[in-house]
Amino acid sequence: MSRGMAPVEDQLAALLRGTEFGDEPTRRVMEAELRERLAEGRPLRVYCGYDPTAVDLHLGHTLTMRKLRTFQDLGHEVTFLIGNFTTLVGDPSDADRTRPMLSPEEIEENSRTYVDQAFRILDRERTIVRRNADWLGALSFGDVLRVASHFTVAQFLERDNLARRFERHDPIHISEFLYALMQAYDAVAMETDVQVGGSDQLFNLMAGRVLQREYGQRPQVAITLPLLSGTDGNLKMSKSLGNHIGIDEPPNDLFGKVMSIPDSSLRSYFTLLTDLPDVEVEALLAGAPMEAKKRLALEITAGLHGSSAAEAARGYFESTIQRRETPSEMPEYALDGEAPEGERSLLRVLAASGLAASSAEARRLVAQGAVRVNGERALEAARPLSPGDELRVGPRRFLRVVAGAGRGA
RNA sequence: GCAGGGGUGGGAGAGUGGUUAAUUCCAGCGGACUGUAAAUCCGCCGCCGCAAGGCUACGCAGGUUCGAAUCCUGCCCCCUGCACCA
Repeated sequence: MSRGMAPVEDQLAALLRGTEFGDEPTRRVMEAELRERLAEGRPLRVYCGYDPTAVDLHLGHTLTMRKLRTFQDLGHEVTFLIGNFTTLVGDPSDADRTRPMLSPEEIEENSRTYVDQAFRILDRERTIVRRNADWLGALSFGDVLRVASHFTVAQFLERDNLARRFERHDPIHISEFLYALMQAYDAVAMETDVQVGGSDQLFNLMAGRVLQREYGQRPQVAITLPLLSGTDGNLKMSKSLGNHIGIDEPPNDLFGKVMSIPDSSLRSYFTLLTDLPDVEVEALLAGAPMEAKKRLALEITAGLHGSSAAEAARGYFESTIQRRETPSEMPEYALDGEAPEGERSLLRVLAASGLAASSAEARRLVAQGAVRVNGERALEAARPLSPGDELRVGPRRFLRVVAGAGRGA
């Protein structure tokens, strides 16, 4: 593990890529401190905490994981921290709403999903997985008081969203203050050198520094990353906003969704989600947006599914979406060719196969000219189908009717 | 416990007895244009039904009424403040 490490400045450049600190002074301080520690030539203890609240991870979640991976590749010691204790309490720090508290079972379930998905990016062999309930759960109330005594209410009210809510006389729970303390204590408990997090976590990371100093430790270096914008290009990626690209999406969908981001997001996607060198990124951005985006989609897809799957996804995109060709592979639906026509109607098949969510929707789709049978626009919902027919709904939903028993599987 | 506010379709949020399957916005879907970009335009957007039409729906259960998301009764849940908890 202790082979020679890369030159400090090289490491620094890689580690600071894509980072975003609240302000310039903070960035300078963090950069200087990070340089100092890298110069010590030892593996740094790095971690990032994840709240096992959501089950579906999206590309936005991968930013910090990718940063951890960079640390790993440079020979540092990475801990994937599961905030199973914090989640038990509910995290109020983001946005202005309070998240629900989850049951221990749900948290466990989510944690497993998280770790599984995280290993698409992190090196399983070199990742330490820990849970903060192990130490937070062991604190006595007295311990908590001692931790709390190092902070003042004013420090919290410096925060934008808390200040805003205070002004509006909206409720602010004491537990919201404690939440930051818990995160801060994580840093103390693990005696970390570096903590990685989203820029919305900056306050919590800084709280870790405060507390470490109080406990006689050297304050950790905080590395924060911007929030990734969603497919709409404006709002941050989030499942509830419906603008997310899931980590678990099949290659074709992943590739396609990346292709749908606005041009204005290209640069940030490149720097945050790929390892392409800056010069190459600049060259791509100077060229045709379409080509740059395809390269982006290829890189991202390859990162999660491997390069051959990514190439295949590009091929699918180019032929099926761009050239409007019929893909060779498509889901199949078994239909008894001998059944009465009413049983074999386009409408029935659309609804029964799941191409349309309901027959009402199937009717709408047909009426709107969204459905093609063997390449011809079909406007009659009642028309019977036969084995061999190929359906296309909208640009990207396909179905091949095959001979089969009864009403199809 | 007391007081006040609130529970409406994926989300936000209108609507306080009758053209309300329910204004509007967001999201979503489809079509046109295109580069699955942006911008723009048009249409759709509870379920069943080829259709006519039917069914279900505004926290739950009843009631008043020709007619209720809208009025009454009971219940459940959420939020906030106060009190209690010495």
